[in-house]
Amino acid sequence: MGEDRTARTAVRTITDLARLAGVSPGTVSRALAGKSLVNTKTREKIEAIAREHGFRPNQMASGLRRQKTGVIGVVIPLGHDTRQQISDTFFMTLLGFLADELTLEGYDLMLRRVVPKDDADWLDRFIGSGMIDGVIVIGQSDQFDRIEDVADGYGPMVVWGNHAEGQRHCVVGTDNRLGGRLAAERLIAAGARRLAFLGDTTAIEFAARFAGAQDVAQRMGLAPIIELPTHLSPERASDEIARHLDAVKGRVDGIFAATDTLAALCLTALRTRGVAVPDDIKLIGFDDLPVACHTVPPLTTVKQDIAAGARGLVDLLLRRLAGEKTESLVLPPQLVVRQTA
Amino acid sequence: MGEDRTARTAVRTITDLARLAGVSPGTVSRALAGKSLVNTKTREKIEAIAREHGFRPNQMASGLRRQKTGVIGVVIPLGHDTRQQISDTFFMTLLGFLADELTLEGYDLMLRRVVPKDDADWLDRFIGSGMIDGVIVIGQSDQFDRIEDVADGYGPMVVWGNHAEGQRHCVVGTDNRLGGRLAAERLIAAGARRLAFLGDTTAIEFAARFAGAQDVAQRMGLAPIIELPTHLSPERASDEIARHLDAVKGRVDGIFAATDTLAALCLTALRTRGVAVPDDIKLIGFDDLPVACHTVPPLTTVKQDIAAGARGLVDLLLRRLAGEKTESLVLPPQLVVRQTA
DNA sequence: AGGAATCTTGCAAACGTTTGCAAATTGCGG
DNA sequence: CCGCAATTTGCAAACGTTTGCAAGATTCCT
Repeated sequence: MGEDRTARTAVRTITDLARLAGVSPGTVSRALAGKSLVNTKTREKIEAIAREHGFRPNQMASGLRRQKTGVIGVVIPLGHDTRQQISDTFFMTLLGFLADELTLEGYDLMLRRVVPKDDADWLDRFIGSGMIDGVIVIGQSDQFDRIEDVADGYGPMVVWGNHAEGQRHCVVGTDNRLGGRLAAERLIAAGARRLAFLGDTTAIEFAARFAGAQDVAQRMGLAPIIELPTHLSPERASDEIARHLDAVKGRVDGIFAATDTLAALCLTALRTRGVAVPDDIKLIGFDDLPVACHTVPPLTTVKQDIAAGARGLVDLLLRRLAGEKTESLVLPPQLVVRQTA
Repeated sequence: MGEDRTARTAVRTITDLARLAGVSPGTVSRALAGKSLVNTKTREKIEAIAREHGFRPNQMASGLRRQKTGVIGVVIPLGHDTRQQISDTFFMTLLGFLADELTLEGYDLMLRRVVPKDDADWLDRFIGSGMIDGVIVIGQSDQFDRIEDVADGYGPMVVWGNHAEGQRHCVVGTDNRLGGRLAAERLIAAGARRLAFLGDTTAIEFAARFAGAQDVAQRMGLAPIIELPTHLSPERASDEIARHLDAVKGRVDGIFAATDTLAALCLTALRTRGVAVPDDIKLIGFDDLPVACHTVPPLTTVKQDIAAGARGLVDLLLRRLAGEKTESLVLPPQLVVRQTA
C-alpha cells in the first residue's frame, strides 16, 4: 500500500518544524540561516525535515523582525506622457538588466509605475511603505525637484537620468550633452548644415542632448537648431512628426532624433514623403536599440550602454545600503555610424 | 525666528502617532484603514497628524498580521535561451501592461527572473516566500510539468502561454494554432507553395503555431513545412538564419517566422542575399510588435492583443484570489496584412 | 430619570521570525 | 573528578500592525 506522501503534516511555520525536529524555534531559525552556532548534526536534521516538507521561512515575518526586506523598489515615474514609457523599449531593457543584476545580488525587485501628476506623494509613499530596502528611480521625468527633496533625508536611492552640476541625488546616466555633441558633429560631418531636433525638451535628458547639439551648431557658426517637440508614444508621435516635416520642408537637412524610436518613425515619415535618407536629409538617433538595425537604411545613432547602466545603478545602490556616500556615475555615449548619417 | 518644521518628532509607528493623538494604537489603525467604527472627529485629527508627519503604516507588519501582502508576483522563467527573453520585446510589453493593470487594482508587482535549470524549485520558492498573494507566470518555457504540479496545490496562479487540452493550470494566451493557420493561409494566398517555419518548436507556443501552419499545408496538399530551428536572441539567431537561408536556397518561397523579431532578422538576411520580398519569398511574422511597422517592407504578421492578454491575466488572477475556479482564456489572433506577404 | 440600543474606544493577543542573554551541555587539561 | 572554556540550546522579548472582545461613552425612547 503506497505510503505516498501521506499524512505529511503541513509545516508552515518555523515552530511546526521545530516541533517535528524536537528543538526550539530559535534553533531552527539559526540552522536555516546557516549560522555557525548550531551543531552540525542538528542542522542537518533540521535541513532534512525542511527539505522534505518544502518549508520556507516567511519573508514578511523575517523582514519585519530584521528590519530589512531583501527587496529593492524600482519605480518608473510617468511624466507628461502617461501612456508610453512603461512599454518604452529603452526603459524596459534597462529594467531587464536591473532584474538580472539584482537577482545576482540576492535582491528581489518590486516594480511600481506611478503618475506623479495624480499622486504627488509617489516617492515618499514607496519609500515609507517599509516594503523595500532601497529604491531605484528610472527616469527623472519632470520630477527633478521632488527627487532632490527626498534625497536629503533618504540614503539608499539611486536614479537613472541626467546629471546636473551640484545636484544632491545620486544619479547614473549617459553624458547626454556629450551624446548631443557627437550626434550634431556626425550630422555635420555627413554634410548637414540646417539642423533640427526631434523630441520634447522639457524632459531633462532630452534637453541636455539638445543643448549638446546646440553647442556644436554654435561653435560651427550654424543657424540655431530648430526644435520639433513630440510626444514619445508612437501613436501621437507619428502625426506630430508628419506635421513637423511638412512645416520645415526644405529648410532642414539634418535631423537629430531624441530617441531611436522617434528616429524610426521619422524615417518612415520621410520615406512616405519621398525624401531620400541620407541623401536629402541626414538622420541620427539615440540609444542604439535593436530597432536601429532593422530600419532601412539602418540607423546611425548614439549608443547608450544599458547593461553598464544597470550594473552601475545596482552597484551604487548596494554601496549606499552599506552606508557609503557615493558620487554620481556618468557613462560615455558612443557614436554608432550606420547608414542614415 | 522661523519655526520651520522643527522638532517634528519622528513618527514611524502607529504607536507614535497614537501617543501624539492621545488615543490607542488600535484606534489609529482603524482610522487610517477608513473603518466606519471610528468617530469622525477623531479620524480627522489622526489623519491630520499622519499627513503632517508623512506617516505610512508599515506594509510588512500589516501584511504579516493580515496574512496578505497586496503584492502579486510576476515570474519569467528563462528556459533554453537564458540570455534573451528578459529583454524580449514581447514579454517586456506584456509586463508593462501587467504593471498598469495591477496598479489599477491596487496591487504591487514583484518581478522575478529565474533560471529553472539552475533552480528546480523556482516556483515553490516564490510562492512559499510569503511575500506574494498570487503569481503570474509569463511563459511556460519548458516548465509545463512543474507548473502543472504546482497548480494542483496552489490556487492563485495564472500563466501566460499555450492552452493544451485537459491541462490543469489556468492559462491566458493566444490561440497559437489558429494563428499558425492564419499565417500559412496568408502565405499561400500570396502565392507561396513551399513553406518553411523559422523558430524553435521545443517551445510549446511555437510548436502550436507550427502545427497550425502544418494543418493548412496538409489540407492544401502542399509539401510538409520545413523546420528551421533558431534561438531567440538576435546575436545567435542572425547566424542561424543566415545558415538556414543558404541551406534551403531556392527550395522555399514562403517563410513563417515564429516571431516578429525573427522575421525582422530574416528580412535583413534576405536583403543582403538579394532575395526580393515578397516577390521571391513571402514572409510573415507573429506578435505585431512595433518593429513590424518599421521594417522595409513593413511586415505582414499575426497580431497578439497584448493589452487584452494582460487584462485577462489580472482579471482571472483576482477572481482566483477571491476563491473562484476559473477557466483558461484563449484569445483570438488577428491577421495584419502589410507588405511582406 | 431609567434603561436599552448604539457608537467609540482600549486592551491584548495574535501574525512568524530573529536574537540577546543565560542556562545547559560538552570537552579538556590537570 | 573538578574547574574552566567553548559549544549548543532554549527562553522570551522584540518587529509594527490588525482585530475580537468587552468596557465606556452617548444617544434615544418611554
